[in-house]
Amino acid sequence: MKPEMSGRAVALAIVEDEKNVREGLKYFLGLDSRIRITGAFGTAEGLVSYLEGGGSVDMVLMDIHLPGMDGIAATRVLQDRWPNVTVLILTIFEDQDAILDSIKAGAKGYILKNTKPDALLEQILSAAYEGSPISPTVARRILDEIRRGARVSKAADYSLTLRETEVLRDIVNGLTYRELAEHHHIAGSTAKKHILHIYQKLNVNSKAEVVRKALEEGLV
Amino acid sequence: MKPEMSGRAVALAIVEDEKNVREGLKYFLGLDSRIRITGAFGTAEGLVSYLEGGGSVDMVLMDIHLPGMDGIAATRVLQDRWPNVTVLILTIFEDQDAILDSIKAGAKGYILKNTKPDALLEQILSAAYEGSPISPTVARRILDEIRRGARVSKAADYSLTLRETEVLRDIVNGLTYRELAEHHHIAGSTAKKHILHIYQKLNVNSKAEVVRKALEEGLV
DNA sequence: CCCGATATGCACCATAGGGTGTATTTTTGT
DNA sequence: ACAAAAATACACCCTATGGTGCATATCGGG
Repeated sequence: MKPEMSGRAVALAIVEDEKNVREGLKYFLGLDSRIRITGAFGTAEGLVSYLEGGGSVDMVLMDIHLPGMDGIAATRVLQDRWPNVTVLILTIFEDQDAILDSIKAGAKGYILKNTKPDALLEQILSAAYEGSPISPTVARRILDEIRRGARVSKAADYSLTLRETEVLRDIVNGLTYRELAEHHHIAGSTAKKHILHIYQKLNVNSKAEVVRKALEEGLV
Repeated sequence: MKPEMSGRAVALAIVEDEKNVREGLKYFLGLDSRIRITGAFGTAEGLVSYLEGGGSVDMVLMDIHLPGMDGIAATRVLQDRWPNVTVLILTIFEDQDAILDSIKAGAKGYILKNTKPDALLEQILSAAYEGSPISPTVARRILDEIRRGARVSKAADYSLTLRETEVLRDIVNGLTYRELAEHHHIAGSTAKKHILHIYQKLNVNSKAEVVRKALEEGLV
């Protein structure tokens, strides 16, 4: 991973409605010098007020089930208004939809509450340095999701060459022969050759058709 | 996680071309009583032969870069012929494509080689109990991928008229001016007019761009 | 009743695009 | 080292496309 850690501690806020859990986390995580707890809130609204009032945090440990605004909605709000804040979902629920919704809302990690305290600490720190902590059972669900989505895109192998693939991308981006030639520092006639080869391989005969095929079959 | 572990040890095979790494893993992982090393192979073909010969494994630690069949292709083969085998990719590469390809091929986990030995052990065991071990930096890439695919269809209202919408659909379907005119029983010049109007509204100036915009913004 | 939006149509022009053929240089895989 | 594949390039041809201007007819709402 990263060889060195940044000089200052990570400013961490906790949003968790159960007081015992909240205080427990605050106490335990605060023990580590690399983490500075800047707030522990019982509701997402509390955190938002804090931020609106000028408070600052690097990272938020967010529960999903909360009174008032739930953790996923809160994540969306945070990403929208304070995009530099890293949100980690910390919950006992490993419901597939909740996991995906969290991720789509912008959460950088999804940690289950049964994670051992010191592992939790590691995961929080890893999130601070560009990683995404994911509990193994959660990861399994995410991978299942990807695989499910992966089946949708049919194999679609037209064995395009490297150059042809690059040219294809440019066609999709709407470049003309000339622009394409300049982009690749080749003659317009060559660009054209590549395009015609692509047409043969994809069995089409116009840019419009190529763009459609490329987008629909995920060739780009 | 799971409260109890199954009675017998996990039968683990290692596929890794570098002898030192292979032997190191074999030695270290073999120390734990919950794991039984049933084979360490320098090539994927070696593992396949072993399985064809009646050998049995629960889990495979698979390198990606291998002489002969690479780890991803091998994963595909294993999933196809021995679907009960859990494949974990273990590699130094965190290339986005390789990660996604592995997952789509059926790998249950993607662990980076810089993972500390005891963490590796933990991840292997977690995979044995329905989890999916994913290194944090790898998880980040996967989440990015999900988010990218999660883009909601932005409203995108260009106030196209009825006719223009029909024409747009035909453009996406690759019709030429002439075909389009015939399809709607109008003059080619009229078809063209509609198209030019569409270009103005969508702020583009070629069919290729229109097709892309229409598909990406769900105008059709 | 008039205006604006929609739909229709034609003319003219310059350029981009599609199709075919040929040929040389590089890369790549035995 | 040799053959196949890929990438490069030019010529020629005709059509499709995009851009602009102008014009007519219809319809709905103010």
